[in-house]
Parts: sequence; structure tokens; C-alpha cells
Amino acid sequence: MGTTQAARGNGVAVADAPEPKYWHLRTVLVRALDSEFQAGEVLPNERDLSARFGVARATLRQALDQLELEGRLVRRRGIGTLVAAPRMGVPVAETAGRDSWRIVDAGYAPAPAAVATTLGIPADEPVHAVRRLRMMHGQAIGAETLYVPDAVVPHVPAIFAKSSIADSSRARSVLRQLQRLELDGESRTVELGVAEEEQARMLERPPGTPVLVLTTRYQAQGGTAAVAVSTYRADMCRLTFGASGVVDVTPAAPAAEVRTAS
Amino acid sequence: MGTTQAARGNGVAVADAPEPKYWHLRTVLVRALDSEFQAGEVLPNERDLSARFGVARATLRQALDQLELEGRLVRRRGIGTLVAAPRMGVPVAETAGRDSWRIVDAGYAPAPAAVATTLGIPADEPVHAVRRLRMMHGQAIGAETLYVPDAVVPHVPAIFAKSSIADSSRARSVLRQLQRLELDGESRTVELGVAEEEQARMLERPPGTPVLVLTTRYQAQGGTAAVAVSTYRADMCRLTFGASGVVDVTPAAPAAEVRTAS
DNA sequence: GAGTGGTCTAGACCACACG
DNA sequence: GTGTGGTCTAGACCACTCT
Repeated sequence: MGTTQAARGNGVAVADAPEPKYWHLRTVLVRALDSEFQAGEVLPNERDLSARFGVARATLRQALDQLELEGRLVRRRGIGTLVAAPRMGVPVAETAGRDSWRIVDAGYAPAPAAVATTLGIPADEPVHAVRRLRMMHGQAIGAETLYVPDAVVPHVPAIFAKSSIADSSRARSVLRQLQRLELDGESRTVELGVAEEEQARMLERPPGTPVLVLTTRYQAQGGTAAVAVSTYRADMCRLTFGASGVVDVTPAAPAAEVRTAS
Repeated sequence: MGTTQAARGNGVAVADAPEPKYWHLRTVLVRALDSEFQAGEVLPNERDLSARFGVARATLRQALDQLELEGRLVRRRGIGTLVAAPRMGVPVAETAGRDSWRIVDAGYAPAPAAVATTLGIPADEPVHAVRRLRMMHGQAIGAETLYVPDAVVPHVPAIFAKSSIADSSRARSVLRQLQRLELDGESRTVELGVAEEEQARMLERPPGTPVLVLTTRYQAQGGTAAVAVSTYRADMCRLTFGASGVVDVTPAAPAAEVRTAS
């Protein structure tokens, strides 16, 4: 047994706690990031780092994966691994600033089963689906699809209503009418997810990117008038709630360029 | 080039979209989970699965990693890979049910730098740190540390105040006084993190487990009276906000046992 | 002891960005 | 072309759980 422990020896291993190498590596790197690096700096490449720490590249990558999940690093294929800027505070206000959204388009098709259930409509009933991007500091940090049943926005022009073609005119029409609605309130949920193909494309990230999934139920007249499913880049965003008046929370970003190009 | 694509051939690869094998695998598995499996069922072991799909075990594991991050699978060393139950809705109410918390202990030491800044106190000033567990369905799904400056709870008995020994009597004393405070409101943030050693231990999970980090600032008299940092298991929790009255959101859990033992 | 997931290795090749 | 991160492989051994 003692032999086993020694043989495995990860350089710091003690018989007491067989800490995985990659986790120990992460700890070392965290300390280095905190003390010796500035946001935007480029780390040595993975092959050099793994050699320096005396581990296989795959093991080093496991540590980097953790740090990327925590938003401490940004890896760019063909470029290198950079130190990330602190996460942005993203307000999820009751009436979230509408100028921070960029409309993409809107379609008219059945919603996902879970959404249809929440809306209290048949699973095969088509609804308006407005897609838009949450912009911050000039870049897309979140993608949202807003599902609105026909009955809630009865005045969408028939030109749009009958067509399933996605366009932004329909989006504006739906949003306009939704804003006029008297809402009783909103309830929200947050959970962890991964970006599927469509969202990944909108966020300009590879599929599988971890995202914070924010689901908003807009209540009106005792029921749910609309549902919004927003996916925010988990590496870049810190969602902020109910900060009445407190809007910022975001450092003025001296090294904003780190996140500028995705 | 065409040769390259064919040689790489992942079984479904088309020249158009060089989709990674592990991502394609995930898609296949998601479909299988949706249609052929019940929560709590055990999947074939990794060696069998990788052979069946004709990939290396590491590649299969990459797909399973994704599914675990999404909360679709639970992997237990020595046991196998199980289909997870749907995530629990965890209310983050203004006055979150106090009986869903289990007090662990409380200490008296300087808070992390970021917390001290928020509280507007010197980084080296000791504060009360109450640690407790969020329980649901009989299991710990979140761990919280509540930081309260001395000035906010002046009536903590001197027996506790002078000692840095962690115990639950101090915790109760601090919580009691905090409840009597008149709060102007609370602001919250949610972001993705990974469980460090201490939290991991409290949650009975390995270090590096992804967690939703919920930071609550309790406002009083124009300032921040206290700060709570809660880490919830990202694989099991869906945080719910402002669901006035709507408390549940959690299925009655016919296969609750899936999550019973961590 | 047998079976499972977790860690680690060494090496190969691919996709992408840049000069 | 060169250098970077991303994917994939085949194999080994460890830690854990159950019988």
C-alpha cells in the first residue's frame, strides 16, 4: 500500500490525501493567476506547460478545463490560452433595458414540449418565437427565445401570422404588443446547461459550451402569458437580480479586448 | 482532403460539418435517454458502451461528461452510470424557509477579500461566518457561508465573540439577531463555479464539482449588512426566483432514490 | 475477487490563426 | 509553413462498492 502511494507520487502527494494531479495543478495555476498574471496575458502553450509540470498534456488540459469553467481562462484555437477578465454582471431586471437586446428574427412554430405545458397550450400549437441576442460591451453574451401564444398578441399582421418564415418584422410586431400587456409579475429559474447547435451558433461558440439557462415566466391574468428561455455564456456572465438601482457591477474593463473577439 | 474526411470517418461524418465524435455521441445518448430510459436505471458500463459505439473509452467519457453537466446522468464510482431524476426546483425566496437549512457551525475570522469589500470593512477585520447546509428531500444540495460583521450583531455573547472556535451556538446567536434586523432588501447574483475542498466536503462531492454560486447581499440602512455565499450542486438544482406562492416545481420523485445516496 | 468509474500516459492527427 | 488548441486512441493502473 505504501508502495502504491509512493509509486503514484504526483510530486506533492502524501499518503494521507491522494489528491488528483489535475486538481493540484489547478490549485497551483490559480495561485499563479492571482499573483503573476494580468487579464489578457497569454500563458505558455499546453505542451510547454505539461512538460514544465511533468504531466501528460491531457492531465494539464483537465486542469485548464476547470479554470475555463470558472471563467479564469479563455482558450482560443490557433492562438493560445489567455487570462480572462472578471465576469460581467448582467442585470436581469424586471424591465431589462431593451436597448441591450439585438433582435435576430421571429418564427411561428410549435414550442418545445416543456414550454407548451407552461403556457397551457397543446404541444402542437404554433406560437410566435422571437429570437434575440443579449449584447454587452459590443458582444453577444446571451441568446434568448421568447415564446408567445397567438392569443396573447392577436394583432400581429396576417402577413406574418400565416407564414412560418423567420424575419425581424414579425419580431418587432410581437415585442411591441407584448410590451403593452399588463403583467402581474415574472418568475424566473436559473440552471446550468450546455449550448446546443443553434444557441452555440448565435453565441459564436462551439456546441457544448456551458451556459446559464434563465427561464422567465411572464404572468398575466392568472396565467402565463409568455415564456422566455435565455442562455448566457457561463464563462463570461454573472447574472444579477433585484439590484434596484445598482446597475453596473462591471469593472470598466481596461483589458476588455480579452473578451472582445470570441 | 476528401480522403482525410473519410479516414477520420466518425460513422456519420459528412464532409460538410466535421462534428466531433463526442458531441455526436452525446446527441445519440440524449435521444436514448429521452425515449428508452427511466430515471434511476443503470446504463451499460463505459467499456461496453465505448465498444458498442466504436470509440475509445476516453471519447465516450467526454460525451458522458457533457450529460452529467446537464444533470442527465449520475456517475457513481464502483457502481455505474445512472439516469438522473429531473433537477429540483430550489426556491430562493426573500424569506427562504428557514427549516430547509441545517446549521453546521460558525466561526469568527477575516472574510475573503471580495466579501470584506462588499461589506465595507477592512480585509483583515474578523467577521462572524455561519455555515449551513441547504437540505431538500433529506439530502444536502447546497452549502452556504453567511458573513456578518460584528457591528451588525452586537449582542453575540462575549463567550463566543472572543473565541475563534467554530460551533453551532454562535451560529444560532448570530442568526437570531440577524432575523431581528430590518432589511431594506436583498440583491443577488448567480454564476457558475466549482466546489473547492471545503464546500466539496460539505456537499459530499469530489472537488471540482460544478456549482451554482449564489451571492446574496442583505441591505440595511443604506449599506450591506451581511453577505451570504451559497453554492448549490449544479447537477441537481434549478434555482427559482420570485415565484410568489409557487413553491414546488419539483416532481413528486417516484425515483427519488436516484439522488438519495450521493 | 470482480466489476465499476476515475485518473494518467504517450502519441497521433486535425482545425484554425497568423506571418 | 509554423504554432496553437481540439480531438481521438489504446492501454495501464487506481479507488471504490458489492458479493
